[in-house]
Amino acid sequence: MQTLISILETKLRAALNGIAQIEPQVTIATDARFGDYQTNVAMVLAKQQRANPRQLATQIIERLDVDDICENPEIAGAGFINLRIKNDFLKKRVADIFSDEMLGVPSAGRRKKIVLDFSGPNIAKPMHVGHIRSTIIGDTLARVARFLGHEVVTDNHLGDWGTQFGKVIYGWKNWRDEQALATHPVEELVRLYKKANALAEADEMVLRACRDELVKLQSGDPENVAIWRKCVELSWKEFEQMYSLLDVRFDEHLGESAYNDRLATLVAKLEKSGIAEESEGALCVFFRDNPVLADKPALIRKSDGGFLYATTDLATLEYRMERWQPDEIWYVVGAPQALHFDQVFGVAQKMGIDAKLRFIPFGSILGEDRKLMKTRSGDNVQLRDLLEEAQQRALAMVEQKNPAMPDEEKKQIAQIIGIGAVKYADLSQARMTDYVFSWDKMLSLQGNTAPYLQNAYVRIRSIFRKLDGDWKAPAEFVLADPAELSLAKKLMQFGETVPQVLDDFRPNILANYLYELANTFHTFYEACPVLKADEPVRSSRLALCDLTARILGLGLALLGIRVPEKM
RNA sequence: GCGCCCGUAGCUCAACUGGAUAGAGCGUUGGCCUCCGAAGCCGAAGGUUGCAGGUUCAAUUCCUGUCGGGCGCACCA
Repeated sequence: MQTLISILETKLRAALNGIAQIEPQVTIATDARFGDYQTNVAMVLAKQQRANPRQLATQIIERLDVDDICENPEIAGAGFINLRIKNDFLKKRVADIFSDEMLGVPSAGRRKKIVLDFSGPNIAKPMHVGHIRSTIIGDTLARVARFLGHEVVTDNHLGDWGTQFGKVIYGWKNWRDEQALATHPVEELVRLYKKANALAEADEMVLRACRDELVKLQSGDPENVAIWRKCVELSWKEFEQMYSLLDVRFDEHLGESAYNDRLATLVAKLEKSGIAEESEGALCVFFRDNPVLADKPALIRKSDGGFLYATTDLATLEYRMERWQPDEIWYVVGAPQALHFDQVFGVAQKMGIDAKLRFIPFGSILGEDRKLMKTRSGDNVQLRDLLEEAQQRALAMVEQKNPAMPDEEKKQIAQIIGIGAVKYADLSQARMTDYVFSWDKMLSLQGNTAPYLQNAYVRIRSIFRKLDGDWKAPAEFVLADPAELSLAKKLMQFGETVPQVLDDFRPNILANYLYELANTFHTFYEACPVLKADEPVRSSRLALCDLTARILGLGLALLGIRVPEKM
């Protein structure tokens, strides 16, 4: 289904045909006084042609054929063209959206194949706050892209290969507790690592032993490889619990180790083709034509022959191109990695990789003290603990409101609210800004929060529970009350909002829209009785309620957030 | 030293990528439940968008400088 904005833009394009070559842009009006939609194309054009904008606007309006959609377009201010939607058109439009599977969201014009790299926790280490944003934002982008019709491969690039495994294996061989490994594998692996690390700092012999274990692992010693495999398997199993709780799924989870046997050949190829050159004993790729990166070469082989972070990422990239031939690859990784990705993408360009590579950075999560969020003891806050607390706090809310509800139902609802609150707090924030983590804020029923949106949904569902028997969608919507009108207009904007999320990877656009929708609905709900209204208003209002609930549900689903029927 | 990101109401955040009188929530404050969930709604107060220039019909948005904060910058990932 085409959005109204794109319909209007098409009409404008036709009106401009012969006047000028310009791509007209229509936006939702900033203020109801200026109508519903507006375009500043006359002003942009005036700039180009050094002409009078209001005169141009007049000229455009004369040729603009929107009689079936809008009242007479008005020229205002410096040369804005304001469009007011006709009531009849709005009724028809809402009816169309009501019966549209995608609720007014247009499918992507060109379907792309996208590899989406996000989450990327480290094996043998717990997932912590640092993984939240990547996981949640990445998952949302995958959901939105798929919904729009793109083909998405989600790939969890696990940190499963590194020097820490020397110590983990040493600890495994000496002190592992099988029972702990069965119940809390990652915790046990961390214990083994920490113990080995502490001992190695004090005892040269232990340090050497750990290094030996690492060398053996790297050279393919069967016993150590088997232990490492077990570590990966156990950690992944525990990660999967987290992902299941978060409702996040991956098509692939190829860790760094998956590319080990490609590193040497890749590096040899880069060296042979002259892309890489030796410098100070290491093999590097220089970017001499790029002023910013001129003194920041990408290192792909250490002077001792070992490979690096960038090497693995390049091998991964090469593999992804071979296996999936994607149009684009998206990396949802924290902002501090910007330089690294500049370098990797720079090398990729030299290698002739033609997929569009997008680095999607995000800001940090801060504690109440405005510093990186940590526990009191200075450790990273573990994801498991954080999600547990979210559910506990949500459970207390549910309990307070619905003391008589069965415990099992309370728990289910608390999970939906708690997890939803954590996700929404993240997604409703502009991607790049650091944000302060606050339980009270994210679980509040007031303001731009998941519980507020979920509550709007629940209130609507409550109406339908009260309804005896069936109801039928009206032949025609009745849009008379100002609250009905503004709700209908807001519902219409869903289809315009969802695709924007991918314009610059901004889930918060969708979050903000849903908040406005819930708000608009509440206003409608206060002003317009539904069940007590007479026909045909009653069916029309029921349909507005139903459509609102479906859009809230779908919108939240695109954010990876579920909705309860009661709360 | 260089680079990237960020400075918006007392606090936490928006602002549809250059548009009209910069918007929400919390907090402060005044109203609204014999009525579908008041976990809600309506209103008031609160701003030199860090600062100084520049570009233009129009700047929170772009450019330059500057101050403040965060994070990166050759063999960790």
